Amino acid sequence: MGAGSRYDNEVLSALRRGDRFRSCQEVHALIADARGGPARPPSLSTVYRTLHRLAREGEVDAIHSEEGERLYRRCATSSHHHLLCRACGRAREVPHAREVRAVLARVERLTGFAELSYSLEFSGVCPDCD
Amino acid sequence: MGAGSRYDNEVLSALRRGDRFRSCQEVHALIADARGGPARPPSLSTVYRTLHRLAREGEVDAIHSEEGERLYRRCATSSHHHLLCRACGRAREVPHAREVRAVLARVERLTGFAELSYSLEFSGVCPDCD
DNA sequence: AAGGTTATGATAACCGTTTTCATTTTGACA
DNA sequence: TGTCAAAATGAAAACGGTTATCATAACCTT
Ligand SMILES: [Mn+2]
Ligand SMILES: [Mn+2]
Ligand SMILES: [Zn+2]
Ligand SMILES: [Zn+2]
Repeated sequence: MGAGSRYDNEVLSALRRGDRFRSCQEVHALIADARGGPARPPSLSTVYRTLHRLAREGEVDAIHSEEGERLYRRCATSSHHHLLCRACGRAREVPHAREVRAVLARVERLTGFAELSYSLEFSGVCPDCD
Repeated sequence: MGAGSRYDNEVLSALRRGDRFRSCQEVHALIADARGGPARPPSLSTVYRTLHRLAREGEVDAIHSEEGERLYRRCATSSHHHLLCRACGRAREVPHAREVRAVLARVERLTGFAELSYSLEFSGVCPDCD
């Protein structure tokens, strides 16, 4: 199966450093940093390709920043929402909100739309930044 | 007051043509189309500037498409969510979901985050496309 | 080791958006 | 109504993130 990249592990472990969504270029820089020695890091192209594939495969979550940049994060497999600190950027996962089920049913009934899906994201100021 | 542009009306009326979020370039083309004659349409720069300002002033809603493009729409003033048809792109407003209040309170209690805000968007297949 | 397949790196192309700046338009006021 | 400063506009360049291209390198499989 897997048409995996030789850098999957380094990309994923860069994403695990710190609780935040990271851009492709940040991931690239993190990998370069993690290599103290003369070892050559993957090219930016490869990091773009790897993140793109990992997102398609569902290994990482992807969102768009307010500025349109694409950000990635390694997340739990269970259904969850994201909560981002507007001050420091830290991200938390919060458990799926059951209430959404009723809202979806109502929207479906009200509008006649089918195959409804949704996206629910939170932001706030984390305890450290407050 | 307003540091308004001379094209505000044309931009807003372009946004009112059809129930969909539109990109800046689409708005620009719509304005050009709406002028049959030899009248010169505003430049793309001006449309970008005008939409940017209208969004800041709250006159129009802005979202990011899945591809990162910025899309604008003239919306009702009351609190609402968006429901987009994945097939034809049509957008509807659905009334604010009261259940969100309880979810926010729970997330706040659970995480210690303050000043919570959220975004809740829906998509589906509209009756015409179904 | 040979040959075909896939991944990689360097670079250019892409594309939506913002910046720049010279020019035009506007509006306040004499 | 003429004057002039302030604001808006258009054209073009710059920007920044992302994708496409393509020659080279690494990787199998036999
Ligand atoms: Mn997630
Ligand atoms: Mn709206
Ligand atoms: Zn914080
Ligand atoms: Zn539809």
